[in-house]
Amino acid sequence: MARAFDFTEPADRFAVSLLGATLRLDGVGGTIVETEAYDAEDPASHAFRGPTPRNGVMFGPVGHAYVYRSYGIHWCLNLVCGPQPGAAVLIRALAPSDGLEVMAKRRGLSQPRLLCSGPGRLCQALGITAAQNGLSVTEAPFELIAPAATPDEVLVGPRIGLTKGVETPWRFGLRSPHLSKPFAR
DNA sequence: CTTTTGATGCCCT
DNA sequence: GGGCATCAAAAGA
Repeated sequence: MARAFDFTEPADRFAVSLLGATLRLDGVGGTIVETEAYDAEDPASHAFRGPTPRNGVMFGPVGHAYVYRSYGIHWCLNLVCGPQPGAAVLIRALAPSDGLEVMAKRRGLSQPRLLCSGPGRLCQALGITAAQNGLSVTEAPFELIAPAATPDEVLVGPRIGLTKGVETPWRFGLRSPHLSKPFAR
């Protein structure tokens, strides 16, 4: 029996603890293979400038989902965490395992490798929209299951697609074909 | 293989 | 009005 997550851990450590965990929405999902950490001190974070209507969930209870729209067309899923308000972990990629057909249909693609390898992709595959914003990730329709064992290899690197705080190496991943982008090492 | 580009919505200044 | 934690197709070399 996997022990519960400690959502009050700092974002970077929480991001690592999520690797290998299973995430599902309505029974559709897979294993988390890539995450990125953000906190209120981080110029790249939505929380950096304080609470707003858009990012309010990040300052709310820990263990809830913060969903926002990116580039007008994609959704991104974050899990609120940290000892202080304003921290969250962006889920960047899953290794899809449950509900493959549903995901393929929703994505309109057949390449399994592309089903969930990216923040916008996995949200489309799982059907995550603003309707899930603020929901607890540990209650239905979400399922969050801790990894059976600690991953033996954790990859670390700079975060992707940011214009600020690029030098902070807060991207974490497992060695997997489902990463949104390979790690340098 | 690499680079380019369009689609699109919302928050912040 | 600018800028953005994106994606995937298309075009060039």
